[in-house]
Order: sequence, then C-alpha cells, then structure tokens
Amino acid sequence: MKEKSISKAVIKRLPKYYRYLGDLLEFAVERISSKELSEQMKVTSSQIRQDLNNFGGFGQQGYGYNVRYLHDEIGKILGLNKIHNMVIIGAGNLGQALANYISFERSGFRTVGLFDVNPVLQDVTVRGIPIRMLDELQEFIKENKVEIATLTLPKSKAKEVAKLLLEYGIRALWNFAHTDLNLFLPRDVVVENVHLSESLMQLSYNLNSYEEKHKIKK
Amino acid sequence: MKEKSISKAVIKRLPKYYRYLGDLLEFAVERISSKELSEQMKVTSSQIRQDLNNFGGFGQQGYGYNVRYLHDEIGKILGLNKIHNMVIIGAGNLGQALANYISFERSGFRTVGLFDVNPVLQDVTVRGIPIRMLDELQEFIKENKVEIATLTLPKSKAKEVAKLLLEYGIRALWNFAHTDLNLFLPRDVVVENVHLSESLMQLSYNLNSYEEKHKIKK
DNA sequence: TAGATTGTTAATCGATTAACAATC
DNA sequence: TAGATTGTTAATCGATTAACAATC
Repeated sequence: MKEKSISKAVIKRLPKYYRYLGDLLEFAVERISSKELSEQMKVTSSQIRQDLNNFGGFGQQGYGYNVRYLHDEIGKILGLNKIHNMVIIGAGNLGQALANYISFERSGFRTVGLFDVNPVLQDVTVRGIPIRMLDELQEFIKENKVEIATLTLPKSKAKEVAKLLLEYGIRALWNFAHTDLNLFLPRDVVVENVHLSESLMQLSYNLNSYEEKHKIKK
Repeated sequence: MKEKSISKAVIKRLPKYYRYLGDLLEFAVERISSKELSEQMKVTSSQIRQDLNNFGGFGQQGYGYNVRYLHDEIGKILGLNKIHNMVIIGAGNLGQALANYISFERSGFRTVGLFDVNPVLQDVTVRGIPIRMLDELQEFIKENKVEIATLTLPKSKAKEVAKLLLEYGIRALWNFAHTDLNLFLPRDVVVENVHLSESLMQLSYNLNSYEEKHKIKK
C-alpha cells in the first residue's frame, strides 16, 4: 500500500481549520462552503478543498460542508478525540505556566506530571500537581500512560533528558529548549519545536524591514 | 527601486543560522564552509548560500565564511544589534513566565512593562517589574519608547487591546492569543503569532499517524 | 598556480491556484 | 430540473536543489 504522506504545510493548517470551525459552531452555523470559509480565513477556497481531500471527501456538492461534522472529523485526524497524558520536564517559569494552562486540557492534552532536577522545587504543587524529581520519572510514565513529554529545560540538559525519555518509552516530544532535538533522535520519535526566541527574532526582522522601507519613502 | 521581498521561509531560517553560528563561536570556530554548516544543520549547502545571498555576499571563494562576521551580520539583519523595548499585556501565567524569561534580554528584547486588567494584580511585581493597569498604558508606551507588545490575554480581549495598542503607536505584536489578529489589522503592523495549542495539535497528529503506520505494518 | 568554495544561473521539485466535470 | 459547490485534474507559481563559472 503506497501511502501519500501529507505535507507539513497541510498539517500546519489543520488546527487552524479546526479553530475556525469551532468558532462557527459557537455561532451555531450549520453549514459552510469552502468559498465562505476561505473568505473568513483569507485563504483560497481551492486550498481548503485540496487540503481536506487529502483525508477524504467531507463535503457535499451543491451544499458545502456540515460544520459540526467537518469540525469533528478534523479533530479525529488531529487525534483530539483521545486523551493524551503529558509530563512537563523542567518546572521553571515556562514549565509552570504551561502546567497552569487549562486550555490544553480542553483539547484532550492532560498534564499529569511535573518534573525537575532542583530539589528545592520538590513537592511544590502547581494546579494541584506536585513537582517530582527525575528519579521517579520512569515509573511515573509507565503508571500514568504518558504519551507526550514537554521539555522546558535549559538547552544544556535537553539532549540527555530526551534520550532518557526515549528509553522510558516516550515517542512524542514538545520541545521548548533552544536546540534541534530532531537531528539526533531516531526517526520514529515525533518532535515539535517551539522556539520562542526565534519567533521574536522574526518579528524583529519584520519590524526592521518595515521601518527601512518606510524611511526610504520619506 | 524594485525591492525583491524576502520569502517567509528564508526569514524563518535566519534565526536558526544565527543560533548555529553562535554555537560555533562558543567552540571558537573561526571559519566554516556552507558545506560543513549544511551537514551540521541537516540542510543543503545550496540553501544556505541562496538564503545568505538574499542579503549580500558574506563569504569568500575558496575560504568559506568567517563565523564571527556572518553571525554578527545576520544579527544585524534580524535587528539584534538594537535594544527593543517590550510590554506584556496580560499578566497571567504565560505573561509572567515570559517576563521572567531572561534569555530574551540577551538578544536585546527588554521587557519594560507588564499590564493587566485585573486590579488584584496591581503592583504585584515580576522580576522587579510592577504589574500596571491598562489606563497607564498609553503614557507608558510613549515614555519608555516601547516598540513591541506581547499579547498573552484571552482571545476575547485580544482584538480590542490590539486596536488600542495601534492607537498608542505600537507597530509590532507578538500574539499568543488564539486568534488571527493579522486579518483585521492594517498592513503596516507586523504580527507574529505563537499558537501553542496548534503546535500541540500538530504534534498529536504526527504521533497519531506514526502509530497508525506502525499498526498497519504489524 | 592549484584547490577550494563562493555567488549565481539553470533545472527540478512541490505546493498553490485555477478550472471544470461530477453530482448533490 | 437548475443552481450550487464539491472533488479532482491541469496550469501556474515559487522554493529548493544542482551545476558551474567566477574568484579568492
């Protein structure tokens, strides 16, 4: 069976469709055409139809798409119909902030554990979750059926902790450390990087180049 | 003057080059060829040379690139040679975590103010920065030459606060709210979105589809 | 000079958009 | 049935990769 793999660009757009469809649901919109949706999202209707048809035909000619149905189907594609247990490794500011972020729970991402190496943090609780030391990690992962590990720790420790997590059976890493973990990990591990400082630099670039353009015109 | 505008894909890679060159500097590496760098970064050397040549010729035939020079030049392109004052609007978990994140400061992004609408938070300090109420925002922006506003507030308030910020002269928004601000803002405002939950959904998709592939093979 | 490696043009690949037959 | 809109094929556009002449 030859499986056409879906491009990253498509996958990146799926959560956005999901969000817009969720908004429509809140306004009790029942159906929508790719054209209408494309106008709201400022994309082409062709793109919407192409993207969706990677996964199947969810619409109906002459009618469009049923909002609830499409929303839920995209949810399934994204795996949002299941609960995913997460641990956060690194209970500093960012780690604690993410642990407090209840909106992830609504999509089925449940933070069940918080870990750190700093003994001072031991048993401090964040939203009822006690901070544990790394030596408990292996057992905890097994007992709580943890699927995803969030890495909010210094670059210097990210690599070794990632290796540890793989040993313990984790197959998905949400990486906030300033390093490209994917480069040395086996291919069967999925990594999603969130490089905040790089995002900020892109913003800075755009601000800069806008200003320069502006100056030239003056 | 016809300015070829630089594609988003290129801009996204610049901070990554900057990071790798910074790492090389730490190891006191003086020069590097596009080939060597491409091997470390797992990209093609062609791409590196093409990307850089959007901004000028930073290398030398037969030699390669001087690491320090290239690093600093990319820094300038990204606007990292200047200090950028930021305010954070929304002093919840994420806002406070970002305010505490000193690594931004090292790249020249200085958080000078923290704002919220919740009076309970008034004058609470985070890393020495007092949380202020929104009515002080306009004056604060002017007096502190604030360039960038970070939005860590609920989706429901993001739009109106963004409009306010524009009135007050802000031209760059770093948006963490679950909404696409860019869609209704004037084009001279630069927005960089960080949609954490969408990132998590992409991770979930990849985890899912890996598992499915695996099951089929079994 | 000979060797190395850039800067840049040309070829390829993939993603987006347009068009339209199929069909509700 | 007529109108609307999908699913899908074909055309276009842009980004990546390959190739190589220029040059240090």
